[in-house]
Amino acid sequence: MFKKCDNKDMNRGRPKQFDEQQALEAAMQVFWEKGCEATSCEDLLQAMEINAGSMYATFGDKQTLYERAFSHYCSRASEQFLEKLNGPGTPLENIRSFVQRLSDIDQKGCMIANTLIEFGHEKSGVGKHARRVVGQVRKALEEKLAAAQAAGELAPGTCPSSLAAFIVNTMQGLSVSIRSGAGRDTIRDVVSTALRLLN
Amino acid sequence: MFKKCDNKDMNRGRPKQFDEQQALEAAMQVFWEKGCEATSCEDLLQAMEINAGSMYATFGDKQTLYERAFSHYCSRASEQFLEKLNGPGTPLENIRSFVQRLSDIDQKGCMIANTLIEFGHEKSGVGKHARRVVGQVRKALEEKLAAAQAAGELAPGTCPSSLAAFIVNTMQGLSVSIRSGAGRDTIRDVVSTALRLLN
DNA sequence: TGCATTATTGAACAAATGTTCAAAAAATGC
DNA sequence: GCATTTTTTGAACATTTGTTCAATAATGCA
Repeated sequence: MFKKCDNKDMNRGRPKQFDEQQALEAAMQVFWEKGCEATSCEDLLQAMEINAGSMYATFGDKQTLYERAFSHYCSRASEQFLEKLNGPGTPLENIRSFVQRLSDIDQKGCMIANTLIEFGHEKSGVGKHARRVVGQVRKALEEKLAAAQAAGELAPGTCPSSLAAFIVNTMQGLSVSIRSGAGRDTIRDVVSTALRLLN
Repeated sequence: MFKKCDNKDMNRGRPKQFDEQQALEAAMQVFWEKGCEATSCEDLLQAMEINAGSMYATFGDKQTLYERAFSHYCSRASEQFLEKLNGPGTPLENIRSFVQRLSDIDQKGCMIANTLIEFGHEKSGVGKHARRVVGQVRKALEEKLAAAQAAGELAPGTCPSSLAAFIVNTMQGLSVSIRSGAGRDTIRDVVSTALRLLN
């Protein structure tokens, strides 16, 4: 039940010669860019600048490392999502701000969408994790949309749940579009068209 | 310059013991379901019910077979796209009918979107092919939208090009959504929300 | 009936890929 | 300085996967 750091022998043995967080970040970038399957262990080791043994000892196998890299991405992305969504403005302003920011999507797409594409069909593991995260985003959007509606910012006829699903769908579409070479102007066109539903 | 069928020896040699089109269709189904990389040759051979030699002799290597399967899919999909888009109704009715039909998307998603996801970044080959097809769909939509606008069915302020890009983006998003377990009701919600932009 | 041609079969091959492991190295505590 | 612990290193291993090939089978033609 004691962690290494609680033990007086915490500093015994040869110390790690690389920064774990830095290595994880490097792995995440490669996975984000190429997906899990298409990334070879050689790719990873090169990016992380460590050897196979160190990687396996620290992160477990490739799949486990992908999951850690994905979690790493999610915690950062979730922060940014919620930051926009719970901003200082009115509910509708926040949602518009959230959607507007979708045009800043990275060239590599959204790693959550990428993970959904690769593992979304899997019953458990990282696929399930990705579905849960997307569900959380959808729910947060839905609640904010309901709040906007209650505040009279959104037409009473519109359905918050459908609109939330729609926005999530647009995010996923953008991930495919940008990765398949759509220009920034096209991305902006898509986003501004979607924004027209938020009046 | 002579094809086999032009030669009087067209029937020489042992005849093929399988139907080429049928085998191609089977390969397409597997590729559509699992993507190119994730489909092993063993998967293909089992689905096509032939042996490695026959496959290589008839279709070339795996990548070439994928391209043929993709073309096979495209020619069928294009037909259906254009059929809806050039239907008997007014321009806007046709576009709405087109978008409405997106909710009938297969559980495996749209193979064009799937191909974009896997190969969209590639400079040539099947990735380029997929981008071209998507570009054609986008263009056809744009033209029809412009026609609808000219006919006074669409508000003069809306931009056909942006709206076309938006619809394509929605298609791609749906392919991700359905493949990652979204229910039919969610799909319909997304489509009906998108349809609200077509008034 | 033989000959030429094409298709089938399944074993074999080569390369890539994920993973493990034994030996060496670097630190600490006694 | 020695024992202990942990990390590093890179070669080795096992498996999978895409592909080829030589032997065999089936057809048409002379």
